[in-house]
Amino acid sequence: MTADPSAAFHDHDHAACAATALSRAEAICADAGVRLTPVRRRALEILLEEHRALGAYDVLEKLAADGFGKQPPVAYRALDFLVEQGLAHRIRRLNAFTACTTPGDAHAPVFLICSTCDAVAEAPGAAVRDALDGAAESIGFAVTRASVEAVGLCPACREATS
Amino acid sequence: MTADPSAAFHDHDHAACAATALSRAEAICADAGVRLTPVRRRALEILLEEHRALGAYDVLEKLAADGFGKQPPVAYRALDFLVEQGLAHRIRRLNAFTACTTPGDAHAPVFLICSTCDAVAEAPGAAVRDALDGAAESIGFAVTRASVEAVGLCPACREATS
DNA sequence: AACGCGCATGTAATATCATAACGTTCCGGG
DNA sequence: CCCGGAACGTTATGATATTACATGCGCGTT
Repeated sequence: MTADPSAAFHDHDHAACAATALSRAEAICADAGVRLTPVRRRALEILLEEHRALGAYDVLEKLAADGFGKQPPVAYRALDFLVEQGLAHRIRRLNAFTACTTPGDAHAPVFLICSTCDAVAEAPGAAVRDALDGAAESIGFAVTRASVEAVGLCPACREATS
Repeated sequence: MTADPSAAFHDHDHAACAATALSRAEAICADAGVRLTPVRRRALEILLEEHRALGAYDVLEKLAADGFGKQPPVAYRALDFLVEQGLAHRIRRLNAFTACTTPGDAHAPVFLICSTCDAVAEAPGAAVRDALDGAAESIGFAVTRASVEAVGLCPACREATS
């Protein structure tokens, strides 16, 4: 289920974790009537290899190594598609992308970025989103999209430092 | 006082608003024992001209027009200084910078970005920050820095659209 | 006064991230 | 079969950001 938002920071059965996300992605695309083509699928697999955010050019390099095109738009298009379908997220702070760990769930993701090991996790953001909506509403602002990105220390690195 | 966080979205006495921020900035720098040099001061003035976020190259252009250097580091250094001193903020979503409206106050800013008129306001973010800390702490993550950026419609544009 | 030091500034060059514009291919519906 | 749209590929360019190095200036020490 990959229900544990902190899995990114633990040892876990990552192969299973990635496989689950991938099959969920297939279902979601089928459902939405959009095509998870080979480049797109491969881009998602690449992002799923690690719980880190990868730059578009990192992804591009791997795609090119697999025989796909080697020009930036190849990567950006695949990544944009994934983001549109909610299968990946863009982490602006890092100019990078990461696979969504709970695709399909309606979610207002909060990203936790470890400054030491670069792992990225999605924390449940409902409470944060509520607080944000409240703050915005109090001055008459209507939020359509929000991004919350926090940099800090993950449990493992925290322990290692202490 | 510039105490109203939504001033950015209203008509207000902007000259006074900017002047206040500038004199606060002077006090803060004196206090911190750092120098608000001419480029830095001018960069801040430029950001204060509008409640919008400006790209580094926009600022650079204006600085150059005023006789300062014309290479990117000139702008980036001034802007980095302002951000370090809490006199300005970086809006990653826009790859841009905006003057802080309440410099000196300890604050966890939440940025509200109007998608129609591009105004940027800082909402009080204490509640959001608490929610974020709670979410992070529940999985053992220690937040050191966070950015919350929301895109949506400001009160004026909301009215205009309806 | 002369020196040495740190900081601020300036420049050139380059790295990194992202998009525009256009042609070709593939595939399903009419 | 043929058309039309979506996906993919390429070239070229634009936008954002940093590295590295040289110069000048203030200031405390000698």
